[in-house]
Amino acid sequence: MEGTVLINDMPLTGAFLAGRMRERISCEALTLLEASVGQPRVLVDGERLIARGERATSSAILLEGYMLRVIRRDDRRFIVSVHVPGDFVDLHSFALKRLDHDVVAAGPARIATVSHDRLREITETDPELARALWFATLLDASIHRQWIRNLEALDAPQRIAHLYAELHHRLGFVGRSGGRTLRTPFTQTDLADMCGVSAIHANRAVARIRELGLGEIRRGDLYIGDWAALEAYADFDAGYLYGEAGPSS
Amino acid sequence: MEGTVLINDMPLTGAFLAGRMRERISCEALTLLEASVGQPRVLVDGERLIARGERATSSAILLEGYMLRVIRRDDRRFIVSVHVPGDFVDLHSFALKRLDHDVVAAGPARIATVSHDRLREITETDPELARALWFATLLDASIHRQWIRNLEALDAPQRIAHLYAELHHRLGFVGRSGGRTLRTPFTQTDLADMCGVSAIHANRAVARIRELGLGEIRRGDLYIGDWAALEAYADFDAGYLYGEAGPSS
DNA sequence: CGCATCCTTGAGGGCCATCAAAATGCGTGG
DNA sequence: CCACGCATTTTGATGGCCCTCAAGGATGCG
Repeated sequence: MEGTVLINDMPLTGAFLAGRMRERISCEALTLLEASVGQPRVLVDGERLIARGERATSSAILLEGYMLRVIRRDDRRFIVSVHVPGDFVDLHSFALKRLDHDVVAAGPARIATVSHDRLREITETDPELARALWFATLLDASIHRQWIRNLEALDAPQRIAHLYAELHHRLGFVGRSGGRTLRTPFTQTDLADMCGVSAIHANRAVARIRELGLGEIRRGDLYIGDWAALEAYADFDAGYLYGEAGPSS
Repeated sequence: MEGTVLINDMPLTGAFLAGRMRERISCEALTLLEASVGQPRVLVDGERLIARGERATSSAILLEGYMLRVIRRDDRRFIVSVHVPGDFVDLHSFALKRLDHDVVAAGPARIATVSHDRLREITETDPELARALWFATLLDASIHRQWIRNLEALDAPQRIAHLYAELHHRLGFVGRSGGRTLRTPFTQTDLADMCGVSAIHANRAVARIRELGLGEIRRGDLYIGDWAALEAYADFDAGYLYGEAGPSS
């Protein structure tokens, strides 16, 4: 897989847009980006990278683990987006300056940051890289649109199935799709807040997926035999992820 | 209102980001953008500006009317986004090249287009304008996130109330909020497809808003006395629209 | 081994889907 | 001005998904 080679070459940004438009970005641009990223650091489970309304001065790329975009309101939590390694988790804050939501780690997460000053330089000197960064944020928007559709069209078990199908593809892009097991640190409460249902109902939804023989979700980890069956059940269509190849498994 | 002056100066792009970050964009950049836009043209109700998967070569700014982003699947229609005058309706297609959804007119709409070649020139020569265009697409993403939250947190009448509250603010940014009446060409079926409910239930939701004395929706037009009451009912908080001032009324 | 967190199960009720059908505009043409 | 056709809006009835309240079981950690 070509993505893997690039990942080995560039330990920090090697997964950025892998499997998507990365292959069309020049080597110079990619090298420039890699050189712009600071030392990695680790966030613990639940640690907040940036809070709603806070003025951001740097953006982070996720190297390892999962991160969530969270809207809080009246003690309720709405998870509007999930991020996997290779994602520029808060690149939105570069153009927006302040965010409308929090960004937090789900499980331990390793990140590396780029200052906004540096990003400004990059985008002004390298239009190709600027468009790639823009593209990355629009991928997030496309995923948001799909979630809107999912909430309108799917019931709870289908939403959870769709979530895992999507993660499988996105992890596949960056060479991390693990065959018959998809490991996540998500509790059923996390799944509930992603899918817009109660934790109790998320539990029943997980049970339903098991009953249907589509897979087994235990402590966030999905054990599955037939990805195609899960995707069909979830009415999943990978087009909105803008990948150039299918998932690796 | 300062936006109005700029709108008079620039008939095509004068409303672009008005009330948001427009005031921080240099006059040169705004003039460049205005000069880059082609002749306006009118779309009829339901006319499709760009189809899912189609390779786009230009992007359009909405001058008059409403446009929708639509995901189609199995004869069902999901409206994932609504656009008002001043919005760059398919700027996403510049960075994405092909879109994951359709963009269609709701009622008659007047638009003006910019070729992607021209946009490429602009973004490469004017980093300030490039960031403004990027910002505009991230506003769409922020609105998507709010819709996700709305679908998860609000019932049908609240979703409809939230939709109109949002439109009121967004129209206010561009100097088009009309006081006690908000005119739209939306049928109850349109409202249903925006809110993820059946047309029948959208009808009952509209009736509920009337019963509660919050407003009267007739043929898409909202007649209202107390915007604050409607916003409170819809749990509306304008922060996600990134405005610099409140709505005009 | 005690405690906290997470997962599981049951019962009653509300929001919303679907099927079916009627009433209300609204533009067109007689 | 009226008749007609059509889209849109309205209303009723039945059922399913998911909510909340309540309580019991499993799992992991110090």
